[in-house]
Amino acid sequence: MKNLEIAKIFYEIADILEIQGIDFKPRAYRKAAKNIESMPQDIEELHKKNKLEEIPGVGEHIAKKIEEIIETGKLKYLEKIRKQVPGHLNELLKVQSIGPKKAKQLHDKLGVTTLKDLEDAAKSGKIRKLDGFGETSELDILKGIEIYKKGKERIPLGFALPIARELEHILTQLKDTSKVLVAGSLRRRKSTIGDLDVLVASKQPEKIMDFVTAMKNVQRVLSRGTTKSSVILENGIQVDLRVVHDSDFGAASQYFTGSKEHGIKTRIIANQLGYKLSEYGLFNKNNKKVAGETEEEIYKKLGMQCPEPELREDRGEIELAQKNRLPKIIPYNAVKGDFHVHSNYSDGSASIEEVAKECIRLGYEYVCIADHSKSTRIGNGLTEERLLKKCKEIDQINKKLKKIRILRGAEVDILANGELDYDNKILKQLDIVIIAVHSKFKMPKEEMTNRILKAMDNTYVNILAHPTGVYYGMREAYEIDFPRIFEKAAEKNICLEINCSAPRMDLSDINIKAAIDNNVKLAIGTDTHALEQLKTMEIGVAQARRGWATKKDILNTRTLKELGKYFNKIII
DNA sequence: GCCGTTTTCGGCCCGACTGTTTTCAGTCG
Repeated sequence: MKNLEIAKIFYEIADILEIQGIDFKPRAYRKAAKNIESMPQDIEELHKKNKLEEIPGVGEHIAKKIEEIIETGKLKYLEKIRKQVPGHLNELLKVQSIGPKKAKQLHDKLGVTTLKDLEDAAKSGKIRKLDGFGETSELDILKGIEIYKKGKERIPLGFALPIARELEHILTQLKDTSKVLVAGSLRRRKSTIGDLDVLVASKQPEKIMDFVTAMKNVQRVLSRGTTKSSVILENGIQVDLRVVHDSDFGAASQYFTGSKEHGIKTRIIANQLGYKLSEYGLFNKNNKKVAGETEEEIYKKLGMQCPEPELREDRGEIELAQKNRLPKIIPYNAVKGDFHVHSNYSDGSASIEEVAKECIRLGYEYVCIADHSKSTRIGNGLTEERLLKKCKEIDQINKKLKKIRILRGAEVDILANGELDYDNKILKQLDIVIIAVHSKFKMPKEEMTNRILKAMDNTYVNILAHPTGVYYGMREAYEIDFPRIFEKAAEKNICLEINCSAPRMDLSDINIKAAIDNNVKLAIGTDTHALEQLKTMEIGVAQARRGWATKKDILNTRTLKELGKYFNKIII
């Protein structure tokens, strides 16, 4: 958590410096902040080991500042520059259409220092009289404030993907489009999506603009140009559309897939090699295009492998690609089964047999039915008696359905004291034991960690489900001491789950990578409660890929036989 | 403020759209 706090401080410094009109430093602070918030190591640990300057973007000066924050809890430099910029001027930057220059002008001319001031000034018509502003920009500011207040929330990938696919489908049907790609963070399969970056190849860009800005589910058109438009859909999702020529599609894909940091770094590499890289292609010194139709040819000219979109975050993939040493991340079709499915014994809607048949259709070798244990009353948790009855039913269906193996599982509550919700007599009759926290989420870090570690000491445990408890729109992640959890998981051969039900997405990509670095294996579970959710497995694989997982890191790629060997259980 | 197959000093990604202007600065992604 300290990482996030420190990143937040550097973001604020960047904002303030930007308002002051200082060049380049804001970028330096933002870069450092970005790397600090997305690195798996605990920044206090790095500080103890004197390794702060090993963080990319952190040099002598920023390292000193980190040290001061960790040791004193505050930063004198921030306090100093805060005094130079009045009120909450940096908050104004969060309002669409307001950047550092306008924020400063609004303050200098109208004395605006807070969001409230800004709203009052706009409403009283004072802003339109300023140089460079007009009536339209005043209205834009009011709209911007409204949007900011509503909170432009990022939505989980699991909710965004179907929407993106539908839009992709609609655009593909148009006679004037030759290629369609939803790029941006959705293509990188980031766990949450801010907006949809849609790329279209067409010879008739105007027609595409007409079509998209006039779609019936468009609530508002933010901008409309000849090749680029932005709209907000009725569901609140912003769509940024860009139209290019067929011959530029690869360059545009590379450009708009990002991430921003990955893009900037590739453009710098292009410059170093004497090229210029933009969404229109890779150009040499004479402005002659040398690549652009495909992403692969661009990366090749830059002397590197083409990284899978899920890796493009500037987390070391560029350097490895240059050395031809990118990891072979798990392919989407490598999954042989699902470890976390609920049946109508607890709070799922489908019967065990229905689940099994759907899994056969998906080509799985096995599926683990893991219903809740007795303490999860809200999830209709199973008493010992019902669990044993369920196991019998599974045995019978297994005899009937030859094409799949249903594994007898349970999602067993980790009680507040770290004990499990079933005793060992029951647990040893199961093929797979999944444990999870479903109550008392607000424990302090140390207590929660000890609670989970105690549960992991049980010899029958195989998987720790949704390790941080994060739940979109309901609950933040509880804090746990990951290094200790990793150590225990590796020691006891317990997998951490990548729970890919849309509102969970737990573990995060960063913790997946950290787990792998600590020799911990991972198991993807869809946490299915209704049949159609089985298909969200691809989102779990996507998350694994973002965490640089290879086939061997992910339990779901193993055959049934390998699985039995791995857990040292005879799977009958 | 960071960084180095162009540099320990002097660079620091690239282009579309908008509004307010009569040619462009500011913002955004």
